[in-house]
Amino acid sequence: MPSTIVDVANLAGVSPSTVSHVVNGTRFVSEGTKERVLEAIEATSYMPDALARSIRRDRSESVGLIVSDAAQSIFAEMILGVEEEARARGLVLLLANSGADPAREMESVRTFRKRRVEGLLVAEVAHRPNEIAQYLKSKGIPLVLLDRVSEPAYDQVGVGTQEPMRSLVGHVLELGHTRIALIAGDTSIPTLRDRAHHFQAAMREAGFPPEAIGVVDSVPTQADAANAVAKLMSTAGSTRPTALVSASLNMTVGTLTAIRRLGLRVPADVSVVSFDKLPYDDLFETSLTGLVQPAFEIGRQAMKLLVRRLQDPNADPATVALTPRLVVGGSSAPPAE
Amino acid sequence: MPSTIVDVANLAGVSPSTVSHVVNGTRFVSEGTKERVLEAIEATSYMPDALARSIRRDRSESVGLIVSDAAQSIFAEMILGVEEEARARGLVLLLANSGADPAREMESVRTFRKRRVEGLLVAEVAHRPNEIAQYLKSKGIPLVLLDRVSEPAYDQVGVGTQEPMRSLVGHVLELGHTRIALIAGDTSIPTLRDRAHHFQAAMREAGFPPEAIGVVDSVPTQADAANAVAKLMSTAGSTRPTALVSASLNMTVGTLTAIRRLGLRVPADVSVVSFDKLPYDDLFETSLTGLVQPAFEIGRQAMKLLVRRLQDPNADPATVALTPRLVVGGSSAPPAE
DNA sequence: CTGTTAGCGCGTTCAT
DNA sequence: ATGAACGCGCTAACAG
Repeated sequence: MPSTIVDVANLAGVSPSTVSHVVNGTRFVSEGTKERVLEAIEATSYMPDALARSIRRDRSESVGLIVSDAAQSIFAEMILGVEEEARARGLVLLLANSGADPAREMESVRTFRKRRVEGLLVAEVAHRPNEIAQYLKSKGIPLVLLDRVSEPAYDQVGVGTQEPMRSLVGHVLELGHTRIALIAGDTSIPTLRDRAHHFQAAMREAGFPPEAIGVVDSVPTQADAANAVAKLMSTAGSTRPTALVSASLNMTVGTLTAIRRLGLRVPADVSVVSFDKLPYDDLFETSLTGLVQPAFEIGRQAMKLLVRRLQDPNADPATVALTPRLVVGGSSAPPAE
Repeated sequence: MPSTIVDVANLAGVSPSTVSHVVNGTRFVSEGTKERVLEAIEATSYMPDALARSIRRDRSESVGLIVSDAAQSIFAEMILGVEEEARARGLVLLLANSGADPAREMESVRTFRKRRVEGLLVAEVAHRPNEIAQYLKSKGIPLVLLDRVSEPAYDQVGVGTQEPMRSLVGHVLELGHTRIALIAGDTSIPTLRDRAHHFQAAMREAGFPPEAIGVVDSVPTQADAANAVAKLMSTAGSTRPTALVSASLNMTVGTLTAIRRLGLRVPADVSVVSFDKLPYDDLFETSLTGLVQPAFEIGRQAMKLLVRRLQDPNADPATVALTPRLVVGGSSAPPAE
């Protein structure tokens, strides 16, 4: 039912190729015929079929984005950044949510490939990119990692770790805390391993002996983190931390949940600072001290990186490390004692 | 570089049509040749080109989703619901963010049409659907509205208004409040008009005379709401509300912002209840009393509605009104006096 | 300055 | 039980 380029050509009394050239401005067409063509386009409300065009030009003008959890605010903002930049480049965005399931992720990769996406952006917390990366490389489809800075062999965009973690720890130290623990999550995940590493480094720089640096590892979920924090905060007074540093949004949620359940107060009983701020936390009396991720910008930059690679497939892999911003809220204060 | 159906056919020593039939199971192929074809597919790592297939079958197996702000948690969850259901149906999801800009929205509609999406889902706060709806109807492309129940002529999914608002107001009344104001937002928006309407109805039912029912209208943005609330709460003691009902997430943000700035305390100085809960608010000491939207389910149901319409284009328009859940938090308490 | 022709990769009659 | 041939809608040589 939609009108085709032939309909327009017939109506205008010209050949399809002329219509094509008018539409795409790809060769000179005399004013007279051009006008007749444009009228015919108007009359038939013709619109080029992007699929047919893609197949003919061998350019789909689409990119795929795979995230592990589109509902998490940080990913949601990244999606926004990707979308905006994609739109600006005239690229259509295909979205898939993997739920952090490698099988679903791979399935989406294949689906996207079938649709001939020109490139892929992947924001996946869990595993290393090798599996899909090799597949894509073998097919010649560019890949950009989001929320990552730990894989120098790939194009990737994320936030730096060292400086931000140093400023976060520095803030806690300046308040006078000496018993500080990191709720690290699962350090088999590269991003979290990095954060734990630089937490320890920052603590050592401040003169803490290694054995005095508390790191709660192997707590992949919010519930695990909550349990661990509950245990940690139930210990006797002299070993109980006075400040908790949480390494990710999930860890922050788990940490705060445990603290609420224990009936402890922030920051009176314990200070909490976070590598990832919660959305809207500053509306509450005890707003969070933590780092605000430039998530939108991560998305934008990643899309830019992808465009760059599409234009120059042989460019060296680039890592863009953005800087999160430390916001001091009410959740951190000097220790009580 | 990707291998085509012809490559496979040559390698297997059969015709392209046989390969096609093997791939699609669309007619009988003898065991022997079928096996050879499958081997050839494996060997050449052949994958059907979804674009070529779409153009040939006249079915793109894709749908478009347009939201006004993908970063807002409620929309983010809807996206998730849509994606999950789309994936389950083998449909690919094209996403666009309109930023509540009708021009951008229309542009996305056209882009999606060019890509031959089979249907469109639109979650747009601002205006009525007529403009794009007529366009799509004329093109025979199904449309489903998300986060709406106010347009019975369309397929739409959202939350009901009457019962939820009644329970919200009921909760405030039970606490003993008598000076209650609704922060309505912009009631030229159908959804918000509905909410204001049922707020007033619930108040009247409770015996309040119309002139005693406070509704703050014409405050489209968070900042507007904050200003209005600031003004409202600065009035003398006997007219100042003891409870605020906010009609949307934006209004809640504005309301809480103003309250913080004024140095007032929730719920000691004023109770706040919200039609939309904030994400993660229950991690804080003063968690919010309000309605939790089943946003994921809205997305899923909307996608199901779209599939239904694709199968039966002449079905009557359906409205699915889901029920939000009232969660009582610490932001509401009996009035102080 | 414009038209004719030949595919892009695939699904699908129509034959045999 | 399989193949040959055509066309989906479009762009890009290659004429002229």
